[in-house]
Amino acid sequence: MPELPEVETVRRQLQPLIAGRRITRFTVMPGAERLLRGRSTSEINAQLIGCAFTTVGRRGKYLALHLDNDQVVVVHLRMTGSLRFRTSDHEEESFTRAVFDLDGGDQLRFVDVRKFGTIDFVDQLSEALPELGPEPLSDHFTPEALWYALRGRQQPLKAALLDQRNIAGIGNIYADEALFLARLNPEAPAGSLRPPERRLLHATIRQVLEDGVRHGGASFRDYTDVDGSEGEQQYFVRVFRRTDEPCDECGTTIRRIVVGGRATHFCPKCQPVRQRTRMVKSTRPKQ
DNA sequence: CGTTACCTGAAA
DNA sequence: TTTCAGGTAACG
Repeated sequence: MPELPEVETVRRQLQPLIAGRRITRFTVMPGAERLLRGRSTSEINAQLIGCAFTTVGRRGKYLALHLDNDQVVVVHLRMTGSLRFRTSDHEEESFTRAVFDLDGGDQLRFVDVRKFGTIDFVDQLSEALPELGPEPLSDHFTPEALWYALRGRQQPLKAALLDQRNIAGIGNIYADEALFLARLNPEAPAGSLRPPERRLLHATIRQVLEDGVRHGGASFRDYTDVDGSEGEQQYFVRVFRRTDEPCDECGTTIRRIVVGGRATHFCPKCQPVRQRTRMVKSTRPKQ
């Protein structure tokens, strides 16, 4: 569920809440042992107890909770995960899967209906991360960097944006929104973009992600922030889950199709299938 | 490359 | 009852 803006919202909230707080215990609820990936609770507790959280970082959709012994707790929320910061006497949320008890009596809770989320305990952040493309809100993400990720690819644009190896952090909501604002058809081959289209898509990717962060993320279903509140970005989307509603720009009925196995929403008039979809380069240069 | 699996609940 | 879901990894 959570994409870059949702994860960034959690990061910003969590940092001041847990910085300096020591872990007194880590517990995994029955049925959620998968989270530990084969390690035992006692093994993890041996490493964690007495350590304090320092800073909270983010890479793509991954959260990195750094500890003062240089270990890192790496969290991925996948579809339905959320982190809650609560006092220990606060009623336990349904589907709580794991709990960090902190000194002073607060808790950091990992809540996840579908149990897809992951928590890794590593010495180096990189150990827990797969290959990831550039951070779209960083200075490294330029129109040239976008083109480097897309050039030579025959893959539909939508699928290319969702591939975390190309760009880190874009998910289903923001891919649809960025393509709508750039007036690009989600099925157009990624490698067919002309220079002006590349510049525009680069700008709209940044715009939708920044808007998402500014509105505290999008809560269509399960996403909530650290105290359980919803984001506001769902009120500002132009196409995502607006199937059969009129397009804001032209009134045409928004369509839903499946691209790369994911529901995809677009305006057929604003985002037409281009006639010239010839690839800019016929093959992807060997690295 | 597209499809399936991982889980579980909400909505159609 | 069936379909769908802010994600990814594994499959063919």
